[in-house]
Amino acid sequence: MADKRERRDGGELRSVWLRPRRTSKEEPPLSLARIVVAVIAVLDEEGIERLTMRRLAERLGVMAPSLYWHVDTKDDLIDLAVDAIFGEQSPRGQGSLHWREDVIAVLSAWRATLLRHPWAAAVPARRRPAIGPNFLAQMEILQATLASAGFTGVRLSAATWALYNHVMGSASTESALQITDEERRVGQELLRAHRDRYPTLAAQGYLYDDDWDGSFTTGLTYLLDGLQAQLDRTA
Amino acid sequence: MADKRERRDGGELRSVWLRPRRTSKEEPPLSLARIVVAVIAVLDEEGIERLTMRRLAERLGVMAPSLYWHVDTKDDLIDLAVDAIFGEQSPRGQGSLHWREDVIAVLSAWRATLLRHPWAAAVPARRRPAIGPNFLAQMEILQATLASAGFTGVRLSAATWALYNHVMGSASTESALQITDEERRVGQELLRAHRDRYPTLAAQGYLYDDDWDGSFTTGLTYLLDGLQAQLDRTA
DNA sequence: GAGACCCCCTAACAGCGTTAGGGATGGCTA
DNA sequence: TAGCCATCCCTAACGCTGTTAGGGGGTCTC
Repeated sequence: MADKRERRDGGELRSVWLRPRRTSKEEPPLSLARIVVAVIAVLDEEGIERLTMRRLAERLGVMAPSLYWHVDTKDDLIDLAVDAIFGEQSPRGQGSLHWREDVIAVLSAWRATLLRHPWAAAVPARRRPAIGPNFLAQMEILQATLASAGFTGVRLSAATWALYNHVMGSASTESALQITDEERRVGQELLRAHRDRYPTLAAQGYLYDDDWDGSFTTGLTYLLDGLQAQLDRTA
Repeated sequence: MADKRERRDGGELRSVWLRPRRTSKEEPPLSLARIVVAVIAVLDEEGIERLTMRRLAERLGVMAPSLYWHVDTKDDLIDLAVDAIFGEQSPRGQGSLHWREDVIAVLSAWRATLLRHPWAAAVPARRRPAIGPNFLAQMEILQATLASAGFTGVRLSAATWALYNHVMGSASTESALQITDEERRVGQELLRAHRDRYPTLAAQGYLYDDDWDGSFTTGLTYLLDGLQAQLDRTA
């Protein structure tokens, strides 16, 4: 009883005996794998700007600085999380008859993953190159499919990046532009109010789509048609 | 002289008379326009993660909270900056004979702007819809060009977003993946070391391009070919 | 039994965005 | 001319952030 000390946080009294002991809580110890799972959970449930070391630590039944034993920096956590979700889809390669269907299959799985974790699409655009093994594996599948279709050299590179930008871009655009019906209404009114300045946008009636899947698929068709044309040209 | 008071910052002595008077420094007063210029300067020179209210205020010869008289939040500053740079290019519309050249002209100017301000491309992917007047004006030009080419309805929408994602995506990819020769060398070694897992990437020799302009142009060609095919189909 | 290593802890730092509220200035009104 | 009100910048401080310093208990090795 004489051991009680005053702590500055809230001025409440806490004794050593009342301090929560981790061992008594049956929490398993930390590990990189457990941490990454928790990071993804926080990102999925609360969004990227709510991911903090302390919140993450709390979810793991641990104090924030403990995380730094397993990880150098918070950015590492996000890199790990991004790579982890790219590992969710099974890395199957070319199975179909035509390269076109293979590309569609690969990118659709890719897109589904990105929409399942809406925070993910915007990350690679902001950071140094993603070189996690799962991400590289996906790139390998995509590029291998294109290579087997006949692309080589700079044309292979351009085709890869064009498709990459299409999936990542459309997913991040879609995630960022999730707006309520009310916001959409306000936006349309804004456009109509300035219909002299934005006649086409106002006539189209909306700028922010509501059929993102359709836009993705149609856009992908354009891209694939263009790629096919390239193949026909060189063949 | 008796007026000297001790301040807590550094414990140094500062008197009212020595306090810097803004009027004596000939600094013009704040204005939204001056602030936005300063924001862009900080972003260009120091990058987005170095943009802080205090640093920005210092550049303006002002204390940080003063900014909140002109602006509600830091995000507003970034929104304003993004829209401002989209106003740099003159909003000229269709001038050429063929829609294809018009699209190329619009997107090239767009791309040049984004590369001049490498922080900008990644921003719209992260936030709520950009509805600044300059941004909308660019979208209007792009969509009007496509509409005049014959696109309507969902196909117009898909075409717009596909081109949008291509410019934004390639610019942000390029900006994020600016790596040194050393890093590129390390990356290539990493790929070669795991060439069993990534045979195509390893054979290609590099994942992160060094000819971004070429990739952009070639990718755009693919897209435009696909769009042309769509027009031919419906015509 | 000693020592080394692993792994989590407490405490604290500097920096962040933002708010509360004070006070000087300048133009408008009585 | 006196008072008032809006404008616009200031000081002070809040709670939160990522991160570091350093302590100490547990376990495994010799």
